[in-house]
Amino acid sequence: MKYAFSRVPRNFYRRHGVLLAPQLLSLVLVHQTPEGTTAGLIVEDEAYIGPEDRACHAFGGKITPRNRAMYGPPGTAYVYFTYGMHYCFNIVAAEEGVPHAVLIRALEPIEGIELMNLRRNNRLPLTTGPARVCQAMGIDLSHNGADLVGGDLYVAFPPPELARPFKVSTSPRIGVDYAGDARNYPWRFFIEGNPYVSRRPRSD
DNA sequence: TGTCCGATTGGT
DNA sequence: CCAATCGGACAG
Repeated sequence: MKYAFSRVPRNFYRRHGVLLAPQLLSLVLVHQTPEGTTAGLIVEDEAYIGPEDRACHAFGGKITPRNRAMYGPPGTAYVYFTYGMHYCFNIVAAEEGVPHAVLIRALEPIEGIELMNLRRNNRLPLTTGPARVCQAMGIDLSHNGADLVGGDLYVAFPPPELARPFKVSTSPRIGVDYAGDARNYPWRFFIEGNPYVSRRPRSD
């Protein structure tokens, strides 16, 4: 399927990360590469708020070589490498200099599914989980600091033929049990009932 | 320079 | 439940 995507403008990202995260749901992440275009609806994400959030790489306003991109202008990509083998992709929110970001955790594929399967080596699930999203979409460290408002990797409004009603649910974020009180903040957002949303219960 | 560990995933 | 796998953060 070939869609006419219209790119989200910079001002869309210029707000508090916890407000931006739910607003990104049902929008489209697009990546155009020489191998082809891949795209998917954002169905799950998480907000990370540097100054006040123990789970955030920029907690307390900390700046390191790795997290520097979080301090960039709204609409910047923050990509980091973790566990010695995985990439995670974030969208920088808020004003430049304020380290807010939204981690993209799951997509519903809508274009380039064959290419995604190729990149994923036909493993399933295809685009559920932040590292799987990066692999399927061809996102790696070369995209760290990239401008989503002017490059091959960007967010677009959903094409009209894909518009559907949806409900937003929240939960604590995944994999941040080390973060003290922040582990309980309800800053994970997802489209209720969408089959591409990850399920990972926390016993507690 | 040395140690510790992770915003995960995939296989047991 | 646990191993894989290694760059980054931080202490010394």
